[in-house]
Amino acid sequence: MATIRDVAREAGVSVASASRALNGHDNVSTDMRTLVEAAAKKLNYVPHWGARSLTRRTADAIGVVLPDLYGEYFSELVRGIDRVAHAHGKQLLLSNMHGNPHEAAHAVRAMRGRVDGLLVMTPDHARERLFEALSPALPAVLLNAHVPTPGIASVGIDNHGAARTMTRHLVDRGYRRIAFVSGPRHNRDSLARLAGFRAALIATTGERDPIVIPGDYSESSGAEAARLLIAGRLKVDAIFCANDMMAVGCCGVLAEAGIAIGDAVGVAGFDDIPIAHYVAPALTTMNVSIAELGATAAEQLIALINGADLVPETIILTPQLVIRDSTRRQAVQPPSTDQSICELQQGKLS
Amino acid sequence: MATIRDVAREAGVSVASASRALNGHDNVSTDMRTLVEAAAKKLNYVPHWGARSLTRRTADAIGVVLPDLYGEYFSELVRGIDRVAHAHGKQLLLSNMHGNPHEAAHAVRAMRGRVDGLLVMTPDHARERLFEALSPALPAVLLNAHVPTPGIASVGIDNHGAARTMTRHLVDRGYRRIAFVSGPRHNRDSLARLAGFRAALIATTGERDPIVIPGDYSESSGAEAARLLIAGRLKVDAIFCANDMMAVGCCGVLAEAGIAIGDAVGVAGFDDIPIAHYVAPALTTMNVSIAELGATAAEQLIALINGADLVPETIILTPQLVIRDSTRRQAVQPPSTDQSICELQQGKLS
DNA sequence: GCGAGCAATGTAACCGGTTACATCTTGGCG
DNA sequence: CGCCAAGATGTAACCGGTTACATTGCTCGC
Repeated sequence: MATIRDVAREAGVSVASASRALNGHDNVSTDMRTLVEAAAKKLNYVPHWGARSLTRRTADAIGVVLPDLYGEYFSELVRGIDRVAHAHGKQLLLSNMHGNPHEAAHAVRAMRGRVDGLLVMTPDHARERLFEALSPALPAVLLNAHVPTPGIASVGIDNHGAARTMTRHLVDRGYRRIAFVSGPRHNRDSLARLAGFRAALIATTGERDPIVIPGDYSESSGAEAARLLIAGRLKVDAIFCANDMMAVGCCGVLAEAGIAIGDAVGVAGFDDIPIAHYVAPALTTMNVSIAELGATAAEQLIALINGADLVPETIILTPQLVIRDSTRRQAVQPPSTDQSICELQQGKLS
Repeated sequence: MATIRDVAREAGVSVASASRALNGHDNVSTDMRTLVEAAAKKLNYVPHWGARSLTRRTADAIGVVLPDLYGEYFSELVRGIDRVAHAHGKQLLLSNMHGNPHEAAHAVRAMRGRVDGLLVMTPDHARERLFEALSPALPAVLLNAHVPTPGIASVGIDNHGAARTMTRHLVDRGYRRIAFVSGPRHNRDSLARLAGFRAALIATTGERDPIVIPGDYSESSGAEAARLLIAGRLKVDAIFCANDMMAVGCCGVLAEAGIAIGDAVGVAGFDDIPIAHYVAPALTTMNVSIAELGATAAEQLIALINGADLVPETIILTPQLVIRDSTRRQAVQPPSTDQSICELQQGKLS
């Protein structure tokens, strides 16, 4: 590998001149610049990044530490982060902690000294270890941290407000007896969504004791919840699931039982995963712009890196209501040409 | 930030001893080790990675350059790569080229001098620029490179063989007049799949001039192809689409037209995207294990990094046939409890 | 008792860049 | 003509680690 000294020798100039020419300083003559650039090209010179970072005291990279995320969520998040990082000339150093929550602290340590800042998403129960590993000298932004931590910047989602929005939508559509299917018991997203649901019910219909069925975010737990509702002959005209996968499972059982989704029973989800488009009927849900979440966090991190004296902020994004057929109380509509297969079938069924 | 000299001073020893102690060399006394470790902990010392990489001549990272990938594909690929990289103590430096194919060369250049090796996936038309940027000194593995390039390792998929497998499956099921819906005109995956389809047809039914409808991998182009087949009253009893999205579009139009998918007309896709599970009827397709693709490429890259004299290989993975309801010529089955909503509805429809 | 041999530790050179400072050149102006 | 300012270029120190080699202090065997 050619070094800058090789380039300087090849061009017949000093290393300092070579360095200046290559870095576009302005006190270099035109001759010198062309000479050095030609030599660099000839030798296929690439600066050694380690050496540069040593003197420049910057890594030109940001570290991203994530739990085991699947599918759309991971890729959208990284896409959003990368867009911003790229715009600021930074590269992404990625670390997946592969299911082991204690890995987070290790990953953070491995990245220190190698990145200009950190973006960390971690399950709640791994927080303490993580905070030990985070150095106050290294800017960091937490993703989806539910408990705001003074002194640490974070970006999250307004679960409570979004659940209220959805609940109001259901009530507006005329659904009155709404059941909620929750996520894993200690999941903070789910808890906040449930709380928002309750608050909105009290504020609208006045209902203080709605039916809440425990789920675990899986498709099968959503199906189980629907079966429970049917078996118990509970009077319910809408089901609000804490995430989309459970809503999908729910719809499956309802359809099997011959219940008209949307008309007889409204079903709503949360997250707006891509499948929400494709199931029959298409699912009403809260759209969480994951790319925006990542981009916002990256923006804040870069601001923190550039102006070290900035006060770390907690930013909360608001999900958007996406109304689809699963909460539509209407007659059959004529199928239009660009609808997906499932939407068409729903028309036939109902 | 504390340096190793600070640690040495704190511990009252020389920098060399501190370095040796921290790196676990064996010619260090136990006292020395505990002393240095205590000092490092006290000062919250983290080695500066740039400095280390200067002397060690290793970056402990591999670069990943990808085109604009969405959803499952991206995350599975990265998951596979990361699993292997992590196991070998390497971190991932990610670069998305954001739709601009010429960015690839730039991304590669930005990573040189910063990583131990490169994993590159690039559209075919950006190949030349890429090869210019790739340095022979830096190990690299191409992902999904369709034209084997001597001297450059690559990992790809056997499109031709997989298309033959699928075609044979259709013929085995009794479908005889099979149409093919292709991807974008110059897409090499699609061309290889078409060639495999043709070859298998000749080998089985002897058909030498099957119907081929041009598509572009989009859902709507699949729908358009189906409309064309229906409008032209072409005698066809199966449609093999070059990817799953087109197959989904295709099914939508067929269902709308009241055609029993699976029975009257079989439909097959390629890729096994997650939605293939959820559409009605569930789609028969070729499963490409994307994580495995990434992991295999990473394995090869690391082998190349460790043993520099290794001969770069071209590895081809074989997709697996996944048989679902869209090619099932059977009577209605009783719905089972854990089937998805769409599968149930299909039962009702047919 | 003494030198060989070994283990532990220290000294300093080096990795490949950047940049403060010194030096040299040139041109303008009194 | 001489002096100074400004611009171009070279010299060398430095960033923070690693490690070859030198040095020190022991133990062991004859």
